[in-house]
Order: sequence, then structure tokens, then C-alpha cells
Amino acid sequence: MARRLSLDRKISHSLYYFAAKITSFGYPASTDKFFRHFSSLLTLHLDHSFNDEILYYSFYPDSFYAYLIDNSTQKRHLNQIHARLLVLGFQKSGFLIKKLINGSSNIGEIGYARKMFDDFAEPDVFLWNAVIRGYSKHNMFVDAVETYWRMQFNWVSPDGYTLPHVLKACSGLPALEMGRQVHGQIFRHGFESDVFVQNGLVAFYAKCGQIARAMTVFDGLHDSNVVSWTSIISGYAQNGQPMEALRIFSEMRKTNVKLDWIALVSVLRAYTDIEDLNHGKSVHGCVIKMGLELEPDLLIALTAMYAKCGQVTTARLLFDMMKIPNVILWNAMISGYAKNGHAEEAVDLFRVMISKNIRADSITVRVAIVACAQVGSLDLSRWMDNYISKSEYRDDLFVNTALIDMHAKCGSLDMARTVFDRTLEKDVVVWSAMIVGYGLHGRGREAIDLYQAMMQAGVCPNDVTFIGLLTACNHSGLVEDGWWIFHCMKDYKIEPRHQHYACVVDLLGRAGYLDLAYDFIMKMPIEPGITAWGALLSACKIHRNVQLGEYAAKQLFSLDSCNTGHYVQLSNLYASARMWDHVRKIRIQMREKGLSKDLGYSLVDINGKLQAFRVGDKSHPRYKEIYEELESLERRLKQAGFIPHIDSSLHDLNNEEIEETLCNHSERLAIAFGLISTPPGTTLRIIKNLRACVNCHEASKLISKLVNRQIVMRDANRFHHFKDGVCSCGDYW
DNA sequence: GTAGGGTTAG
Repeated sequence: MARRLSLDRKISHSLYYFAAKITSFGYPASTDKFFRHFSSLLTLHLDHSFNDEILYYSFYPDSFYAYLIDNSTQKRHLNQIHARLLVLGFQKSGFLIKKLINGSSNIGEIGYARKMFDDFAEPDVFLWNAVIRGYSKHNMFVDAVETYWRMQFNWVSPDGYTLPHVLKACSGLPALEMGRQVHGQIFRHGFESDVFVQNGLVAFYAKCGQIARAMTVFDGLHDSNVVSWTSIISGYAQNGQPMEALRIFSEMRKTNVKLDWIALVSVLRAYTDIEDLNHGKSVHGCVIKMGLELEPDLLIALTAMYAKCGQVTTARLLFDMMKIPNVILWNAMISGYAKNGHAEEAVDLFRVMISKNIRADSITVRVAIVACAQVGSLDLSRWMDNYISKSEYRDDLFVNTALIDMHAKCGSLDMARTVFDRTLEKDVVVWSAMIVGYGLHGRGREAIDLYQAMMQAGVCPNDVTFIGLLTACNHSGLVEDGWWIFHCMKDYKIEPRHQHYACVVDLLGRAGYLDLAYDFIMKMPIEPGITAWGALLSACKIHRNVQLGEYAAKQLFSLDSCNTGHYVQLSNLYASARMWDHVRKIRIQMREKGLSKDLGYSLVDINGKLQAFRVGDKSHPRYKEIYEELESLERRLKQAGFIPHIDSSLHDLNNEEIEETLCNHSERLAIAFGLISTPPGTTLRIIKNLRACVNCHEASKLISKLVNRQIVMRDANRFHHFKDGVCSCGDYW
């Protein structure tokens, strides 16, 4: 307030001064009129920044207007100045109008700049540059390139200022062929030693994935500066070669070129990619030493680095340091949470962002949708769907694909299908997302039908489409269809990857064709990996084939000796064959390697809030009621003739203990709590971190009938819909 | 009036 007052005093002094001066220049207006005019310009100027220079400029109207134009950040400011200039009789082709075009172009008011530009009879190269730069700077690359060709059509030759912007437009499209032509022109016009143009070429080839060409241009540079080095370093980082990027960085350190903050950002990106926390930290140290720790974009790179390396708390500290975080920082933090299993924090942060009216971009919403899918709550997914449908992203292809995936993972195939149906111009990924969704819910037939509809629509499948189809067949026991689909792959010249082979092994193995599955593995053209042997082992467990299972396990342990899951699988296989000695041996091995079984937990969705339960959990405030409900359920199950299987690795407990442990399984607690917390008839929605166990699966089927409720359960692999005593998976999972 | 960077990835 105090500052404002003293400014006001300064202004009023300068206003009188200005008015007196300006009339002496002979402008056709009264002092009074100019007084009002100048005062409006000053208020306008106060909208952005004000400093004492204004006192100087008030003696020179031309310079004063030039100053105003240079400092304008809004179209209405430029508009007012433009109007004044015309009223004051400035020439249409004069220096100030040129400045105005340049200024509007810089702030992104390109349509406005273009209108003034089109009024020029013979625009010079400066003006062409201004328009091209405006387009290129604001991602209107097609217009930039088009204007560039039009310029040459009008016999204006590009200069050293034109070419970097044109190259940027070619990289942004990206348009490799066009950029090559521009490269030819650069050669013909003799810009081989213009470091600005050559740096533009390095960045152009790198962005188009032509990293070798980028390197050739870089090597040919007479005097490379920090921009050249940054271009080539980030080029390698962007092309998935972080190690090479870092090697070049160490080359750079041997030269006299001084690092700046953008160079550090590129180096950080490389360390982030290889998740090298230690080197990332040392760059952080360097940042602090150079006094750059408040540089917003470095803060983003550092936040992303810590988040990607799993240090979410440190990332959050940096995030909170930024006074006015921009979208990219929000994106880095939200995705950092989502990537490290903090899906709920990711969603919470997204909600904070919305509540602060910060504009989310398409990356933000995509990350947030992925986080919602991870959380798995139906209410949350509906909320997100509602948010998107009211947003500007409702027709965004990428956003809709993520939505389809989210709805499927949150248990609502109908909502997934609604989004799918309203998505126009579906590409192969949209179709695949829907097919994968059907697969997740064991709706193999629908998946195959959709695949055929996709063929009809003339969309070519890709490798993900086939993963979806094969998984769908797996989850529905469609052995023959799966086999046929696998062989369709070669019609589209798609090389099957590990996952495809594993699907087929799974498909054959689960159906009991263990020998076929084994033969299939032996005939694989690529070295069978963990996925294929893992699928065979789990099939051997289902069908109690100890000999083959042991062989598969041996292969698995030679590939990865520290995976808990494989030991548990083998131990379960032995247990199913009642080979208790072997079970014990496996347990000892696990203990020696310091491996322990993953703890199971289940979440139940009560009015959109997820409540978590572990095995034998008694931490809930209503645990007494929950256990009473559980006991009553248990009684009713027994009356209905339910006999628990005792084949898992619980052999060293006595029968009573076994039964107790089984009915204390987290999903049973979640079901019991769901029953006492919701009105009769409400569908229960449960999310489990592991695969459903045989007993709980059987019990859930029966419970759905006894209490007349639908139970929808997402386990680590797929969905189960329990209703009237049966499960949608047909006991096939 | 020039150039380089950061967030995602079904």
C-alpha cells in the first residue's frame, strides 16, 4: 500500500511534465486530452510493472510507446496502444507497428499479429521472422512452416533468425523430411558456421530420433557453446540412451564451457531415467552451490528425480518449496506418488490442485486417472468420469483410453463401454483397452467379438491387442480360441513377446494340457523367461504335477533366485501333494535367503471410502461386531454344507487353528464389515492385493447366495463377480 | 528479434 502511494505521487508529477512536453511536440490535442490519455496508459502500465524509467520515457513519446509495447503482456494493452497509434497518425508501416506485431506474436496473440502483418504491403524479413517465431513459440508448427514457405514464395530469403524457429517447428511436428529440406537450404544459404542455426539442427535431428545425424552436426560445430552441449545431451536422454548422455556430459566437463541451469536439467533427466539417486543428489548439491535452487524448472527436474527414485517425501519437500507451482511440477509430483504405490496421495493432490483452480493439462488428468485406476474405488472412478465429462478433455483420445482402462479396473465394464462407445475415431489402443477390460473380467467371448468388430472397422491390431485377447481367453478357459488367436499374430507380422508365450503356456497349462505346455516352451524361438516358466509352475500346482513343477521351479530359480512368489508356488505345489518334508525345506530356504511371504490385505468400499483389513485384523473400532458377523456367517456356511479345503501350506497347525486362520482371511473380514455397514442388497466391492485363495473363493460364492448380495472382487489378476452362489470366473483363475 | 530443458506413455 505504501509503495503504491509513493508511486502515485511520482506519476502525478510525471503526468504534468509529460502533458506539457507532448503539447510542445505539436500533437493535435489539448493538454487535457493527453492528460487523460497518458493517465490511462499509466494505469494500464501499472497492470504489469512500473519503474522509474517511465519518467525518462515521458520525454520521448516514440520510446515511451516502444517501452509500453515491449512490456505488454495482454492483448487488450496492445489493442489500446494500437488504437492510440492509429488515432495519433502513426504510419501503418512504421517502426512502432512493426514492434506491435512482434509484441503480439511474442505473447501468443498471433491472430492479431497476423492481421496487422497482412496489412503490410511488403513485409521485411524481420516481420516474417516475428510471425514465424510467434507460431513456433506457441506450438502452431504447421502455420510456422507454411509461413516460412510463403515467405520464400514472396522472394524474401531467410536469415539467421528465421532458421532456428523453422527447425523448431519441424522438430515439434515432427517433420523429418521437411527439416531435411531446410537443412539443404541452410547449406545453400551458407549458414554452416552459424552456431544458432547449427544448434537448431542438432536439436531437430535429436527430436526426430535421428540421434546419429544430430551427433554428426554436433561434431561439425566450429565453436560449440552450452546450448550445443545441452542439445546433444538431452538428445541422447530423450532417445533412451541416458548412459551415452552422461558420457557426453563428462566430455563437456573437460571443456571450458560453463554449465547453466538448463544443462543441469538435462543431466538430471538422464540420472532420473537410470534411477541413479546418488548422482542425482550430487547434481542437487551442484545446484545449491551455484545458487540455482530456486530456479523453478530445476525444482521440477529435482522433484521428478527424487519421486522416480522412490523418495516421495523429499520430492514433496521440494514441491512445497515452490511458491507458485506450475502444472508441470504438479504433474511430476502426482505421477511421482502414483509410480511409487501412493495412488491415494496422488489422487488427493490432484483434488487439491482442482480446489485451487489450477488448470490441469492433459498429462495431469491422464496421471490422475491412472492413479484412480490403481486405487480401484468405484465411487472415485465415477467422480473422475464426471470431472472429465465436464472438462475440455472429454474428447481427448488419450484421456478416454485411460478412462476405459480405469473403469475396467474399478469394476465397471458398463462405464468402460460407455466411454468406448462415445469415443469417435477409435485407434488400436482404444480398442485394445476395451478388449483388455473384457479379459480382466473373464468375458472372453465379448473380447473376441470386439476383436472381430475391430477388424470390420479396418483397424489393425498390435501386440497389446493380442495380450488382451490371450488373457481374455485364459480367464475364460477358451483354449481353442486362444490357440487360434495366437496363430493369427503372424498374419499381422507381430513377433510374439515373452508375455504372449506365457499366456499360451498358461492357457494350455490351466486346462490340464501340461505336456503340450511343456512342448510349447521347448519350441519357443526366444529363450523362455520367468513368465513362461512361472505360468507352467502355477499350472503344475493346479494339476498337482510335482515332477514337471520341480523342473519349472529349477529353471525359475536359475533365472531369479530371490522371487518370493516362486518359492510360495513350489511350496503350495508340495503341500497340494501332501509332501510336507519338501514344504518345510522350501520354508527353510526362504528363511535363509531372508524372504518372507507378502502380507495379504483387502479393501472394502463403503460409500466411496476404502477400509483396509489384514489377516486376523483386530484394529478396527468395530472389530467385535465384525467378528460376530463373521461367526454367524461361518455357522450359516457350515449349515449349508461348506467344507473348507485344507491343502495349502497350513499343515503344521491343528484343524481348529487352520479353520480359524482361513476364515480370518482379509477378504472375509472385509465382507463381514461390508455386510454390517451397508443396507441389505447393496453390492459389496472388494479389492485384494494377492490372488484369491481357493477357500475364500468358495466361501464368497456361497455367501453371495446366503445373504443375497452381489460381491465384486478385484484380486491381483482379475475380477470375480459373485452372485447367487456362482462366480463369473467359472472357477477358472 | 535468435537456439537448449522439465511432466505422460494405454
